[in-house]
Amino acid sequence: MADMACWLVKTEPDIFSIEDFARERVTDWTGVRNYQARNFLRAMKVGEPVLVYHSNAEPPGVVGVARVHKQAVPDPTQFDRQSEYFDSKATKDKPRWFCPDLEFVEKLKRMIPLDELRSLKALDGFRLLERGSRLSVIPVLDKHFNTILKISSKNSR
DNA sequence: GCCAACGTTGGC
DNA sequence: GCCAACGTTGGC
Repeated sequence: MADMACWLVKTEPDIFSIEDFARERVTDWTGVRNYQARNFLRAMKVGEPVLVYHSNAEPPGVVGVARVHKQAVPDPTQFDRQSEYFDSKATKDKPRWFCPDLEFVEKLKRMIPLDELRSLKALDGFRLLERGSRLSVIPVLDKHFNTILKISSKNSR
């Protein structure tokens, strides 16, 4: 299909791990509160593949694959006073934050830790690896996506 | 727990 | 619109 994009989303395993994701199968990716990341969430189209990354983990790294299940809609947590993601400046008419539904696809046979990602020449230019990269949602080039899938199917580095 | 690298907020 | 102060992310 033309102009299919690939993505990577970060999640903290203490909060929502790939195992949690595998149990839930489909989850709305709520709580992203960064405008650039939000714009990426809104650009996600149904069917596009998504790498799942564990941040704040030991070790951090890519752990699985998901797929966009539903186009982004206004993130309900921005309207929920009880939620830590409540945003008093957001209104139903003018929502600020959006979340797509993501569907679990698979857990990688072998998680690819960050230090290994950094060691791969084939991942030159991968945004995740750039200095100071903090975005929790980033686009991934096809070739980078495929490189990661390929090495994860091997037993070791 | 530290801190670099960002992003956001708000006074002016 | 500038920018200092503050908050957050996330690797280490």
